[in-house]
Amino acid sequence: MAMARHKGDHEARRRDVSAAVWRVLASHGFGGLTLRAVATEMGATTGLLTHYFPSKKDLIEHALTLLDEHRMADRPTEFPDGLAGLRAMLLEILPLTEQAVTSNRIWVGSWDAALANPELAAGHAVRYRRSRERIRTQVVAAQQLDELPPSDPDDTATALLSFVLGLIVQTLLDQAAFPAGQQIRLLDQRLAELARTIQ
Amino acid sequence: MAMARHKGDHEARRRDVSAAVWRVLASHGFGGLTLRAVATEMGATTGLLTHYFPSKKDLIEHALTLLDEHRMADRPTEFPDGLAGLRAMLLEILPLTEQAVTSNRIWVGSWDAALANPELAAGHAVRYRRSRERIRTQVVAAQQLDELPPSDPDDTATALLSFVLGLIVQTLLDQAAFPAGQQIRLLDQRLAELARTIQ
DNA sequence: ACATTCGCGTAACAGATGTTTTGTTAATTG
DNA sequence: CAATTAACAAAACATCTGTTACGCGAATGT
Repeated sequence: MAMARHKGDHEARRRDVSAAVWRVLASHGFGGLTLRAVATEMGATTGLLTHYFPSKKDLIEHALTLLDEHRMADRPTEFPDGLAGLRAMLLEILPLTEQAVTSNRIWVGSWDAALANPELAAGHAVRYRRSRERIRTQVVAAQQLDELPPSDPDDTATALLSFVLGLIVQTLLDQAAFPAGQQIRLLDQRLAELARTIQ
Repeated sequence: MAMARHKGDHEARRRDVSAAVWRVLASHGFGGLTLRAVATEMGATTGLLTHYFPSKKDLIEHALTLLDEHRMADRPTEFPDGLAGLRAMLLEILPLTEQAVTSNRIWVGSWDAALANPELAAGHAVRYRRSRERIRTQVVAAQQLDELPPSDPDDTATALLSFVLGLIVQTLLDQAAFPAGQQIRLLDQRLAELARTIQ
């Protein structure tokens, strides 16, 4: 059958493939990620995939790298200083939109593979260390503005990331119980509690 | 080669098999769980496995059910009322010991499969709902003892389970950064913050 | 107009995987 | 002590996996 030829540039096509990888990961998890599944997901064959990616590992790596960049690009680089900025930053992480649900579902799913592969685990360790660092910066700023009482910002950042990650997990496993409004309410309560704590 | 026959009862053997499943899950994750891997892990063949379990799904289900029971059996059924009991309950969940690391690693790894299978997800939803309920009971008790200020116990329980789950994830992915002492310190800080919050 | 390269479907391939079948040995039963 | 059955190993099986080889039409350059 004569297929329509996409003269478009190489890189755009690789992005299409990666998008298909995301959709398969989101619906079938890492356990269900096969070349055939990705191919049928985008209405193509494995021949196309191997034309753009030499191996499955390359395919996954590129898709995850792109997902990470995508996520970074979607959210503001700079948040306003202080508590409001901290709140905005944490809201960006939570699965509040369909998009965010999908991307979080992929990251949660990647933990199994990461825990079985030290190399992947190291990558995740770096990633979450960076998250903590970014949260820490906002905590310090809020403290300097007297919006938060003094505390060890490292511990506070770790505690906040823990809270957010745990809420993500509970939400994904029981989305009906944690609609967006509920998640936001819980986060606001958490931040209010932080602000009202006696030192 | 003439193998030693285990005349032992059927159920004990199924427990042996499940234990082998745990070890494979702990070291290779769900992605690396194959009948061959389980068989060699216990020095047997796939023939033994299929003799005790009709299919792989049955094998996994039984192993996870047993792991859940096992975990419940290991920890006290009753915790003392109040803040100390709440603390003890949450400490039981954290990956403080090698055993707890292993079991938590399996649970975190199961999330990928659960998110791809509504049936498994439903099981997890029930499980974590139960966890919240048990935490909630302790929160209420602590409030009645005036060890915690009044608050919506449902929200507080959810927030606490979120915190613990998120801390588990961060710990497993970067165990060097979160030794047992650090986890306990963070939890104690979290509980102290809860106790010191102005209503 | 012709040669070359690109894009991608087709299909073959070897290895792994879950399942089924078969055979063998040790316990159990009558 | 024969007969049956439980407890496995061994191997065959079909299916699925990632990878590779191949072919063909369309675009592109000359």
